[in-house]
Amino acid sequence: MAKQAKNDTVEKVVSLSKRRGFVFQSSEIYGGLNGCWDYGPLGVELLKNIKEEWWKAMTYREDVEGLDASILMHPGVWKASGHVDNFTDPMIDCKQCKSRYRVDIIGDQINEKRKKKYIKAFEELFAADAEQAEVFNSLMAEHEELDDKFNAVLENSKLSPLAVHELVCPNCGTQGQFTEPRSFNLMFKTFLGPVEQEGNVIYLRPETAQGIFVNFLNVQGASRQKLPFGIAQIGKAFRNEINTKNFLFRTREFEQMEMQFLVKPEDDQKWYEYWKEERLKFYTRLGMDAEKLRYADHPADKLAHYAKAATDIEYKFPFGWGEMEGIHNRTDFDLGRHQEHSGKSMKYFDEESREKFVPFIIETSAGASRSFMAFLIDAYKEEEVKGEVRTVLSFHPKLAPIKAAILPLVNKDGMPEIARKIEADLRPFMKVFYDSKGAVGRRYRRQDEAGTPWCITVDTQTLEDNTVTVRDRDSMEQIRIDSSKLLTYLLEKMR
RNA sequence: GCGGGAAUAGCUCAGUGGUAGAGCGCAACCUUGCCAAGGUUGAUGUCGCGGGUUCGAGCCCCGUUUCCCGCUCCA
Repeated sequence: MAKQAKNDTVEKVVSLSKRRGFVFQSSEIYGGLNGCWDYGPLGVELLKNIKEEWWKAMTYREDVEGLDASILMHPGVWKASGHVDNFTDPMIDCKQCKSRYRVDIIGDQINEKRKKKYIKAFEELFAADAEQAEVFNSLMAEHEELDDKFNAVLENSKLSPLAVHELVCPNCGTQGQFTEPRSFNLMFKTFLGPVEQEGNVIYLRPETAQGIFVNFLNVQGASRQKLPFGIAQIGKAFRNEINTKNFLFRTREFEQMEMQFLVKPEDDQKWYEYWKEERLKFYTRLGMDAEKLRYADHPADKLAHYAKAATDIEYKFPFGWGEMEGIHNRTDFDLGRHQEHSGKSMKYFDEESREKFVPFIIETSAGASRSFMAFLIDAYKEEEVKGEVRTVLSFHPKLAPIKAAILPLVNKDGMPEIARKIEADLRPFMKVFYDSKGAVGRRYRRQDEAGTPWCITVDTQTLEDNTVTVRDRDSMEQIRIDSSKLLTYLLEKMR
């Protein structure tokens, strides 16, 4: 078991992350905090670079504006969005075999014949109590399909606790051993102001999107944008997940990079396709292995209540395919809900058609923390060099935490002074690192592990003709270049 | 949330009830002549945390926290 874990890429990356200062466990000296992580010196640079590239890819366009909304929002926002009522997982556990099911999904695992039996059993069960019988009968009248009838009972808070005791566990076959359904609202709660009472409850946002929706008309008015246009935002979001998992993949605090693109209803499909393609390119353009990327379209019958079409961009993590970004056609659902709940018009006036309507929204919602992990794992390489293992992080130069290391070949003969001068010349333009300790080969390897794309070495020939060598991280090959042309050369390579 | 495993120096790990260890890394100085390989010296430990058993616990027992794996889950 220990050996297996040792060979696991995640394990190695976690270890490297700590050793080199990418990611530390939160509150480590107090024993850590479940699923919370801190970004160290190199990590924060990588994360910042990812966010910066995303920000440029979005807001440098003429049809996308930026926004940074507050994490705390009016509780009405979360009523309108459906998070207060729906952002929960009602679940039941089989006491016998410890299997856990989501109440609204367990139906999928029970066949039709059995469901009919259950409906009959429910009827007898609830007949004993007048109030329950009434609820039950109205649910039966309300729904046509067997599946709907069955699910309606399980999702009804009055009936469900009794009904689950009739169920047989699909895993172990034991009947009546289910716990009562328990709901978990995944939003973190806190209180606004000093008084901790029900009326002062507010939530940490579980997604950044709502900040964009409620500001749609503010942004449109201020920027004088016309449809179609987008609003981009990067920020932290919080979900009180039941369990965290896989390093940075599932955490309770995470960072999103979201862009909501507002379109005319009739153009929705066109823009959905456009952004689907565009967003995948973002990752390959920054060097991510195309073979480890794929779309996972949501089947039509599994779409969330707000979406008309949805796909995930998935990365092949060592533990399997995992979502990095979601692209959704959210229709006019969100703006419509806010219009309804706030009583304020969310309509856009189209000059051409002289019509007022609620725009449709194509959402691109990327996880900054998840992308960070994907870029880190994707860059991680171990190579055999002369019987030894060379560990390299092959980041795209735009993402690399340190762009160049400046190394005097030996720490004497005036080489350090020249190297320091080069360092000072480059520093205003990029993050560089000076190192003169120990053998130069070791210093190269150290930079490989940090993902630094170029090592600039001052050697004997520099003393004569002012040229330096530039070593490429991936090929380990060196070219010689006049030190006065170094800055131009590196800036060109970084574009 | 359930089941399994793990936790000792920055990292990888040894240490089976009696003095806290190794390799690598790190720091300083010396040495250097292009891919982690020289020398000298040095610093770094609440042995995850809390309790218990014991004359004595890193080691045994109970609890707990965190991480990893597998389930489960991811409006």
